[in-house]
Amino acid sequence: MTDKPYHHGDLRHALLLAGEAVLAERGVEGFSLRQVARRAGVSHAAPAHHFGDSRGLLTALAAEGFRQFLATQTVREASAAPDGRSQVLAAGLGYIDFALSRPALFRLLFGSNHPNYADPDLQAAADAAYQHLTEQVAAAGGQGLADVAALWSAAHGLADLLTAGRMKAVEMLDPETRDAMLLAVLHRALPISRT
Amino acid sequence: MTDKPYHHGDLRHALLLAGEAVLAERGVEGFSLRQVARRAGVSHAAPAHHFGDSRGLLTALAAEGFRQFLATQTVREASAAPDGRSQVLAAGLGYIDFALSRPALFRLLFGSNHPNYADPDLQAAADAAYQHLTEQVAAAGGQGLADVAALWSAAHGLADLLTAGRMKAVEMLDPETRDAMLLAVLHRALPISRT
DNA sequence: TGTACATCAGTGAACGCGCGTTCACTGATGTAC
DNA sequence: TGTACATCAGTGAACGCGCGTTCACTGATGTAC
Repeated sequence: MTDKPYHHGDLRHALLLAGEAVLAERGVEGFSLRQVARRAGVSHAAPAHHFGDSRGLLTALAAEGFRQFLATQTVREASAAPDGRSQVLAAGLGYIDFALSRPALFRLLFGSNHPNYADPDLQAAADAAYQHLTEQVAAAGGQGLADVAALWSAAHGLADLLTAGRMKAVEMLDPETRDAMLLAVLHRALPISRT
Repeated sequence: MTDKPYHHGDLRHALLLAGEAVLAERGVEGFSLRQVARRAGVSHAAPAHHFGDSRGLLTALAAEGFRQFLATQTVREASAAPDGRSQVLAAGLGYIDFALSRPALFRLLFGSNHPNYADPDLQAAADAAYQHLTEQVAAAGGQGLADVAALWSAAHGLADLLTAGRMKAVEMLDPETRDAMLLAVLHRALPISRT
């Protein structure tokens, strides 16, 4: 409690945290720089020094978001069997984990055009996530676009419907049953016919 | 060209049309009653007589949207073979047709909490759409929640990723190849193992 | 070690804008008799 | 058939609000010598 020094020290980082909190509370729709500044305890003109405008902040949030999205998948993969099919299923569950634990960020990544996708950092982060997906599908025996699209849309469809609260019947299951259900759905989207 | 009578005649309907246009142009995020009124050529306070506030208008738009969503599916079904599996695949393609032809409305239906889902009319329209899906899956041999979830998330995942511009590789295909690709993905989500 | 100066990070007042909401109003339509 | 009146649909001015943006400023930090 050092009684507010004039310089914040790590305002950039603090603004990213505040930004995600505002995103979670008000959605992309209600997102404003002034809100973020207020939450970070800083004057409303301060963020401009770090991000320019609100698009700049959302772009940085999205880049960071894609990295964490990928990280969530690799966490799941680490505790799964090492064969390709188990790994890609784990990635799919990680995809859904991320969406459920940070729905607002998930929607920013996949449902918003506000971030500037011409930004190299964001582009790199997004590309890394997409590439991971295709590699995992290939490692599980996938051959072409259809195999990638099948796995991706299954995971994404579940993630989006669940975070939007549209799939009540699945949401209401107890955790284990629900995970089994998600796995069953992802399983059908695997490249090779199920055993 | 009757030189603007004082009373509009069918302002309610005109506002719904203007509302969807504004939705398409600015998204749910930039949606405002004043914009809609302007586009309908009417004073900004006029919509209140018909819809109360912007939530009311979005609710009416969503209800109408769900009915048209269902209609788009039945159109596809009408020109498909009558067996259950062909029918449910057609419904899936119709699901995607709707999303691609009216992306803003699609996002309002499945990605927004702005409409008031306690509204009986909206609730009925949404329920009808959900029920149609489950019936079609059952008619194709589906047995439980997993079969519904599989088909639904495949169709929804494709629709959402395509309208968000995230699945460039599929978007760039020529129409026939693309439709074949979509069918191949939906096919895996069918209840009974593929032939 | 000290001093001068440039640069950087954050402040706070001011501006113009579009928004939702309210309100007294007016023009048009329908109904009672 | 005509008249009076209630009701309805739409107008336009006014308000307060939060927003993004600009700008002169101030406090802190780093660097040259």
